Amino acid sequence: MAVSTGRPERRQEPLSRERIVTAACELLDTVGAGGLTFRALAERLATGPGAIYWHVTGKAELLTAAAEAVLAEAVAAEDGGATPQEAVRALALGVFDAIDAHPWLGAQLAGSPGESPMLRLFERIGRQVRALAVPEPAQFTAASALLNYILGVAGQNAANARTAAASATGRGEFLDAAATAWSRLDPQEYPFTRTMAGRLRTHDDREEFLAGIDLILAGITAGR
Amino acid sequence: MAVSTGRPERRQEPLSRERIVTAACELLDTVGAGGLTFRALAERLATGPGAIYWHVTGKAELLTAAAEAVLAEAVAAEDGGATPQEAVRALALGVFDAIDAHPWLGAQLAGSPGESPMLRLFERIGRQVRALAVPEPAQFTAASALLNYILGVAGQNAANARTAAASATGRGEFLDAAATAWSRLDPQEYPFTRTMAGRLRTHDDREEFLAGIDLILAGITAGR
DNA sequence: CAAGGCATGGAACGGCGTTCCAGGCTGGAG
DNA sequence: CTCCAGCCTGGAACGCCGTTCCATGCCTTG
Repeated sequence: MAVSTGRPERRQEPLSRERIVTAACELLDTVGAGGLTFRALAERLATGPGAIYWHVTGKAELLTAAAEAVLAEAVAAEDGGATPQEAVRALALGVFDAIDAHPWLGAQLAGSPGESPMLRLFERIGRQVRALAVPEPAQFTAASALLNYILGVAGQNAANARTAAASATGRGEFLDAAATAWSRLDPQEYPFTRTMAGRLRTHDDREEFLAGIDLILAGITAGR
Repeated sequence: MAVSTGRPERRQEPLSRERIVTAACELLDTVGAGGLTFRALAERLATGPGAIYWHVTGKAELLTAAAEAVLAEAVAAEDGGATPQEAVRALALGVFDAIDAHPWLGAQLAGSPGESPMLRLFERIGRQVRALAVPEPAQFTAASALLNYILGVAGQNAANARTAAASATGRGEFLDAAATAWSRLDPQEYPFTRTMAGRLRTHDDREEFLAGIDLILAGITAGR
């Protein structure tokens, strides 16, 4: 450290759980999911690892708290006077965009128990399902299906982002390489996948995600 | 537990990629996802970590290979003369049961890129989507939606299994505790989730999963 | 002003994935 | 037969991780 010539620097703002979680989010956004380290976090906060443990029980809680902070923001928007379908789409898009902006969130949500961060999401989805006049016994199924679909896309997006980042190429080149691989598959063994190569290359993740939501919504309201 | 550390059986049999992957699967099934260690694997194979690296590039490849081995078996069954709907249900159930038998598989699939193990699954699903007479532009969307839903459930199941195992309680007690927590939520903030507590306690994971598949299938065929 | 506890941060521990390298083993050439 | 060059082995070592421990400050309270 710097030689202390004179009065010690003005003490920084004291450590707090909130400051730690904020720094963790910044680190996650900057360096990626694997870059969140107690040592790196301590350095960024100009402290040691031990001090962090005074405010946070461990890495799992840190990740959960970071996910909750980001997800809460994404789900905060009120569902105006729109139709339930539109409200679900808006909700899902909010989550999608949050994951797009913070790729680590996808992996965190896909692999976290149904505890803290996702309860709110489930609740918000469930209210719209109820507003769709789904009979009571099917509400749980419908809300769960929507949530599970969203989490599945979350995990895949996170995995893709990780792969693209690891190969140091942009998303475009990564998709292009995958599509080329698909188009060269054995026509006998992969007749369907092969013909989807073009669509894989040109598709829009966001639109495909929304189309899937619409598919499930259509299934929910189909029987009536 | 029984002390089963490295029996010095036929030492003649040479190390091979297949033997390593098999041992990795056994270790994953026995000790869980976090228990797969190059040191533990080396001990089980009566060798050192360095020898393993001669046949396998790293842990990621090991996990992918293990997942592929288990998933290939689950997806191997031929789809007989059933309807496309029934074929998709059978396919999905095969994956579900494989994850149920090998909980580590859920986390692995949910977080792996669309590469090796899941291409076959996508292909099989896609063929049935095509058999449903879905117009070409929508086939990619429909197959992706089904796959993403399956992967979402996979991730959640894996996370739940991990939580239940960590708390050293059975699935029943774990569910019961969660349901009780749901029933005690603030009625103002969680009106929907609260009323679903009973269903959470009594529901059948397998049936809920299938019901979600049926929802998506209904959405796929709804417009006609 | 003295005292005590909240908060701090550096050092250390055990374990991980991975790398390195000194050796056995084997099969073909001389 | 000998010899040697490669494949394969496996133990030791490296660097990093999450986590724990603890001596030490600071700041409030009496």
